[in-house]
Parts: sequence; structure tokens; C-alpha cells
Amino acid sequence: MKHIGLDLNQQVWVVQLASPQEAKIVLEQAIRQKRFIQILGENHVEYQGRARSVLTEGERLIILKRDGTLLVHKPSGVEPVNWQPSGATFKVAVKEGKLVLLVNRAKPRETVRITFTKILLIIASNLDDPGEFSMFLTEEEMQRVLSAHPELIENGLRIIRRERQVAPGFIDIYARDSEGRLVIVEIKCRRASREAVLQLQSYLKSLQKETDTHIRGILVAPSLTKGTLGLLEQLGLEFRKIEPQQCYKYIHQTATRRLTEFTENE
Amino acid sequence: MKHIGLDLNQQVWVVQLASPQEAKIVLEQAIRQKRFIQILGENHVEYQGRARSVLTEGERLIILKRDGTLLVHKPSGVEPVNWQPSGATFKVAVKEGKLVLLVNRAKPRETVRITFTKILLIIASNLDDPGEFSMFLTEEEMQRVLSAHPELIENGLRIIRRERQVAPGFIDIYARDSEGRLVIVEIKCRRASREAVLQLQSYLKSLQKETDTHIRGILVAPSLTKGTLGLLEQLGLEFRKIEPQQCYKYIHQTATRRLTEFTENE
DNA sequence: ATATGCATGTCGCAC
DNA sequence: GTGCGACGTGCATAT
Repeated sequence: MKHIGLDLNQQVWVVQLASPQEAKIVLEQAIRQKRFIQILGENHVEYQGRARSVLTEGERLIILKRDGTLLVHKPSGVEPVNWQPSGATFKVAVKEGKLVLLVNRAKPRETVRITFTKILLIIASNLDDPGEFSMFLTEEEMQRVLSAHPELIENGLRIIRRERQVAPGFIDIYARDSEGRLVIVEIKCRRASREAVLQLQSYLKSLQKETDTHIRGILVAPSLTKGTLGLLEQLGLEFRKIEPQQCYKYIHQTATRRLTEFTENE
Repeated sequence: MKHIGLDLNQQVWVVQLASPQEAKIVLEQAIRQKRFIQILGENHVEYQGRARSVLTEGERLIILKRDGTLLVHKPSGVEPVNWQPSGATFKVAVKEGKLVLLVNRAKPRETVRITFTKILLIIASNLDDPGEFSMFLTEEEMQRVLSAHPELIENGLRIIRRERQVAPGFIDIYARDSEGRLVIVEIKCRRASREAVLQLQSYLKSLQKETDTHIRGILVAPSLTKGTLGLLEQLGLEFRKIEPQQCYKYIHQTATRRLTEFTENE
């Protein structure tokens, strides 16, 4: 084992080419200390829980987070090949001369077992992340803007309420048009598909049954997939093209300074 | 810079406490060689593309994969706080004395910028992963089993075809019952919600319009969410409770030996 | 706790 | 390339 690279405050451990026994000791200590652990090595992975899977030998990066998150990352692909969401427990063992990592979760009952045939590198650090994350231009954001500025959808539209619950789910916007007719609006911040139409349709029907009057249904989206406009018309629904960009200028400008700088630079 | 821990074949580079300039050289080389790169450090992240986001200073793990995948992982949570799917391009720069990582994607046009205020550790390895991944007990698996053994759904059921396309999407199973009536089956391998019912309903209607005869609709699932059975009955559809476990014994037993061992051990 | 719908979803597959 | 649906989806939110 080459136990190398301890930094000034022992904040980062770097252990190279450990034997299974040595790795076990290091990992158990790191898990106890709730460190952020990375293991580079050759392994095979079995999973059983909501489904079952087998991954045969290969070199991957294993990540154990202090909240009980497991990630198994292949050399390519944005999604982990195996994982466990936060709250899992980690156990380390040496079986038949091999390092075995057992990850268990209670609800639903799930297990991931990782058996190492080679341990290239172990890193255990104390990551401190007080950073704050903010997102803009999501569907929620678009809803808020369009609720505040219904004229973007149609002149004379008056909001009755946002997010009204009906039997099959939620209506994004519930309003009355300039002629006093009820209007429900389904908002998508990206290209909308037939699925969105079915959603709007089922909301509309449910509400129609309740109120027993004609109701207009409007799908708001930047664009539609191929057959979707046809389906809309067939069902007597309407389409209003709105780009997320059109909403952007109405978003409350808190904490967006850096984002603006970023945009100017790129 | 402590350039340490090169293994025998220089398969793994470990660089600790690099200056921004040193880090730039190492990373550019590693990117050119399409290595699997991990960077531990303090940084802030801006994203602009389908949405926009800002993440203020904190310590995180950055992963650059050789297929152009970016991951930014906080010390907790299974999901990356920022990311880019495969196909992005990586650029490294030093701006105002800080290491800056620029990740660009063409379609949709997106950019992630990571600015490092501290670089704790850089690791660049040549992961070789020839492993094969197999999953069991998915919805597809369940479909295959139930197509091969329709008697699990109902006695006398004869499959006409699997995955028949109709206007709103795909029908999982299209069959005729013992009395010669048409039957369409929608299969869910988990608890089914109203959405599944709406799906089945829209398929059924579309097919009914086409054939102009009565058609039975059956929803197969291990269980239903609360109001779902009521909705089913209201629409004249049927429910058949089938557990994924019931299908398991019919799954073709290739490459499942290790999985079986695993199950026996846990 | 359960149900419901969004997501920078990602991914695979059919057309 | 686009459309469409599954996913061990994860996740927040509302009941």
C-alpha cells in the first residue's frame, strides 16, 4: 500500500494499490468519519431490489457519500450503472481474498454488492459545500410569470386561481376569458407531445363534468411534436405558442447578477 | 504541485494541490488522451441552456468522462447538481488567476462554466470497462413473459400480437379471449396510477373507432393507487393483479447464475 | 406515508 | 434526426 498525499489537515486521504485487507481498514475508518469516498478499481456488481441486475468485471469509479448515497460510474455515460439513493448503509468485508462492499437500503429493501478484483485508488475527503443553488426558467417559473401576466396568453384573461386540483391531477391555470367563459391552461416549457394533450383533455373533461358548462382548454408551449396540433384540433383544444425566453424578462432578479455576467461573457 | 502516484503503466495520474496553470496543463493533456478525470476542489458553477442555474462556492467532485460527459457532485445526494450528457466538449482556461472549465454542447446549445477557487486533487485514469450489464424484472421482461404465457392473465387468451401501434401510442398486448372478443392489455410492473388507466382508455378508444366493435381493456399491474380501481370500473375496464415475482420463474436463465448465487447469499 | 407530476430528466428504440 | 415511452427513474409537494 502506498499511503500518500495527506494534505496539511489530513483533509484528503489518497491510498494507492491497497491490498483488500488494507482497503477494508481505510474504508471502514472513512465510512465511520462520514467522508466522501471515491474508489477506482476493477469490480463486478450485483443489485437486487425493485429490480435485479448483474454487471460483470470492469474498471469503474465507486462513490460513497456521507449521506449514504452510492454511485457506480462507468467510463462513459451520464447515468450511474448502479446506485443507491441517500440513506443506505455501507459495510465492508473481505471474502475469499477480495474486497466486498455491501450497500443496503431498508425501504424498499435493496442491496448492492460490489466485489473488487483490483483496487487502483482510494480517496477519502471531507468535502465542505455551503454553496447555494438556484435555478431559473423552469416550468414553475413559467407558470408564475404567466399567472402574473396572463395577457401573454390572451388579452382579457383573468386568473381565477393557479394550480387548481381536479380529479385527475392539477390544472396549471384556471381563468375566465374576456367573454366570461371558463378557461384552463396547461403550460409546458418545452416542446409538448400528445401526452400533454391527453393531460389537458382529462383535466378539462373532469372539470366539465363538475361544472356542466363548456370550457376552453389552452395548451401553452414553445412548440409541438408532429401529430400534436392535429390531436388538439380534433379535441377542440387550443394552442398558444410561448417561448420560455418571453418569460425571462419578468423573472424576479434576485441572485442573478452572476448569471447575467456569465451570459454576457459567453 | 505534488505530482505523485503514477502507477507502473502510468495508468493513473494523481496530482495534488496544483496551481491553476499546472492544473491547466495536466487537464488539457488528460482531455486530449480521453482519460477519466476526477477533480476535487472548491468552485462555483454556472449553467445556461434548457434552463439556467447558479451554484455558489463550495467543495465538489467534478467528473469528466471520455465520451464528453460532465458531472458535478456535491458531498450528498444521488443526483449531480450540474451535469452535461455525453457529447459535450471540454475546454480549460486560466482567467484572473483561476482555473476555469468550460463545457459546451451543440444541440441543444448549452454551456456549463466551472471556476475553481481551490484545486485539491486531480486524478486522470484510463478506465477499461468491458463488463456487460443485464437487468431483470423490468416492464419489458414482464411483457415478454406475459406474451409467452397469456394464461397468467386469463385462461383462453390468445395473443394476436405484441406492441401493436395505434394512434396515441403502443398497445402492450393485443389478443382475443376464449369467447373471441378483442382484448387489449396494458402492463405495468409497478403500482399503476390513473395515468395508466387514461393510457389504456385512449388506446382502447382509438382501436374501437378503427374496428367498430366492443373491445375489452385489461390493466395488468401488481397494485393500483388509491382512486384508480374506481376510475377503471367507471370506464368499464378490468384489472388483473400480477406480481413481477410471478413472472420471474419464466425469465430465460442466461447470465443469471451469479445473480442466483447473490440471492442465495444475502 | 401516499399520490401526483416535473425534470437541464436520460436512455433506447422505432420510424 | 424526431417522436415516444420506460426508468431500480429522483425529487418536491400536497394531502
